[in-house]
Amino acid sequence: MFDVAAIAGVSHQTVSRVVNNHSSILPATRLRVEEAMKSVGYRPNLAAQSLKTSRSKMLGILASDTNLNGPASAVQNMEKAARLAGYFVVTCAIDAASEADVQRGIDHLNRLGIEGLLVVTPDSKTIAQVRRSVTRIPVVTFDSGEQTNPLAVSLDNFAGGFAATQHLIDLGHEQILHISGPTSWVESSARLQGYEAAMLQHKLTSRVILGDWSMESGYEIARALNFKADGVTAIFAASDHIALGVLRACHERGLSVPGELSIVGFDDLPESAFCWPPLTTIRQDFQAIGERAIALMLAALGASETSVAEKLKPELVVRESTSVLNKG
Amino acid sequence: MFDVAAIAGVSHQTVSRVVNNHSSILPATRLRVEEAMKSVGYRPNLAAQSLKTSRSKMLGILASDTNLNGPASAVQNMEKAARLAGYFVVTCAIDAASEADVQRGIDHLNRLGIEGLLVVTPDSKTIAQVRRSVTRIPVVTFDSGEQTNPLAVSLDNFAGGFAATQHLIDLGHEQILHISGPTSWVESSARLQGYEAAMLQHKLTSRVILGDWSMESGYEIARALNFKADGVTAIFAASDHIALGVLRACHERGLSVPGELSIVGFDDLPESAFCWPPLTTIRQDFQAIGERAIALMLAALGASETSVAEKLKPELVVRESTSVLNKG
DNA sequence: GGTGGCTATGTTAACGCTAACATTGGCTTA
DNA sequence: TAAGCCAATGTTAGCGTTAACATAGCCACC
Repeated sequence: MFDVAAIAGVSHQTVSRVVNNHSSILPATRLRVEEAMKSVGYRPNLAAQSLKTSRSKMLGILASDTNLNGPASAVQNMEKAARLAGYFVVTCAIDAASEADVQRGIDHLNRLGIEGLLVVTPDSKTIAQVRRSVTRIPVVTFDSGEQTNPLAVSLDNFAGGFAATQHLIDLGHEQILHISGPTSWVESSARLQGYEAAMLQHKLTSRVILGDWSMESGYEIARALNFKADGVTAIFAASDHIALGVLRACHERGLSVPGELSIVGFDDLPESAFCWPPLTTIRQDFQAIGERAIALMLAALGASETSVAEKLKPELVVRESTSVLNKG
Repeated sequence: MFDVAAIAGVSHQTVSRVVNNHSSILPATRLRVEEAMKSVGYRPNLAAQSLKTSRSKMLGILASDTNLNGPASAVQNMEKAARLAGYFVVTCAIDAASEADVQRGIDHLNRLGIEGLLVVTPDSKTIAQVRRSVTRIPVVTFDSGEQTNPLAVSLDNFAGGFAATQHLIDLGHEQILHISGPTSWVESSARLQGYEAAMLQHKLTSRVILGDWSMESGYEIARALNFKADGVTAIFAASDHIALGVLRACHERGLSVPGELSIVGFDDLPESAFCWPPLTTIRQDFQAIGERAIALMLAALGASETSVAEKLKPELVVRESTSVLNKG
């Protein structure tokens, strides 16, 4: 920095002002300094800036299941949005099931001096734990239920569950089974509530089996079921993975989809469009989710306007795994 | 830090020594300082440490396609391994197809003062570009071809391609088509070479169609093909995604898999075990890959022993999409 | 034409930490 | 017992930056 100052014939402080876009710099001076910076390849030292300003320009992301498409896309889009705003993103993968692991993750990110924390996990217990133990800095989470915290990106999983169920009802189905995710996940209960609301509205009887998001669980549940005896003609699975498991069980048993059983998933995995038959599902816009999360964070950090926090509505994607009920 | 020193009745430098595990500290003193640290919740300031030592304890990851399972798993495992070694990881998603975007990513990470860079992309052009423009710090990449750089995690995609093809040959197939990935990807050409070597060894004629990794490309290619007229009885697809696309086309056309066509993929996506029929494929160990990458990096940073760099061998997973050739 | 106020820049001191050197005191050794 | 040494701790300075205050030069206005 002093080198740059010497070359441009100004003081180091003037260089600092140019770097920070101060207003009271003569355009000619600014130009001279910028050229000097270019000529020596000067880069401001972030550590020194952090030390002095005690603002690290870093955001932490505490994320579970980052190998799955949904969280991975959300994280990726967060990183891009954060970078655009001049922030760095440090990701920390956690096992949401382990309280100790979550705490280790928090400690790790705290050491860095992050200015804000984004929690990418749908496990409500983990969210509560993080909110309890991180109070010094803003924490942005995801919320699918009642919006209790202004720093939560609100995903309307209720609407998604409702739309999926409504779609099946519109096709004439009445015996609609829901295979849900684990109860501690907010997503899971919101989707379930959407399903129940739609069923109730049409005076149909809810039927729910508890799954765990995985393909294995969908597969095992579908194998154990006797659709014909039970009269079930359609399934709304809480995730595409569950739906794929169900689909495989149907193939094994020679049950025709959608002829004898209609299936709706949730997530719109890339693979869901290419399985057989292509899966009707509910799509979430992960780019919007990531950007919304960063917008909330920036607002909390005072770096931008507070954005309006409307719930993000997922979208029904109709493919070939659902069809009009075949009476008979 | 001075607070801690005052409480423990020592100088700040002694506190620093305790933090850095210096040898010449009396156990009693160490204990006193540690208690003082705990009592005020002291955390060393990383920015100050970086500034003083000019070592940031940060690693950068430049990654493309982070929403896909493979790269996402690799990145996740790298992060875990790095954390274990006391390093922080800053991820930066890039579009490997855009040279400018890659450069922006490099600049972004450079600003942070990262100590090392990991490049998670299979695009050989991008790898070359990064190696050209980042010389000040160690760069770890992935390499599937001839191992030209000691700082490359060596994945034996050749062996994978060979094993996949050999498996089909063992089942009696002779007309085996390979749908490859884009030519600029190292993975792609290594898998292709493995295929060709296996075919050659059995005096069979290679047949290759160029795909682009995606399900769409697999689908379109399979739709355009007339398997029966061509006599093709088996396909080795360069990725599970391509294989899934092919599978869908087969379903649409009523072509039985594996009865009329055997299919082998590559990657072992979680979904591949649950499509119909479950896909025979080649599995890569992403945890090992991530750990290996960090081990190489630590060695390059002088923080650990240089590890032996044997090629990581992928593994054939036989499922139901392949079967003995049905002569007739 | 001096006082006031502005604009553009310079000077100084810290941010929290660690390397290098300085100090202390107890112990050995001739 | 004095010289020497080592082990344990203290003191000082500076890493690269920015905030706060200081200064210099200019214009306007009564």
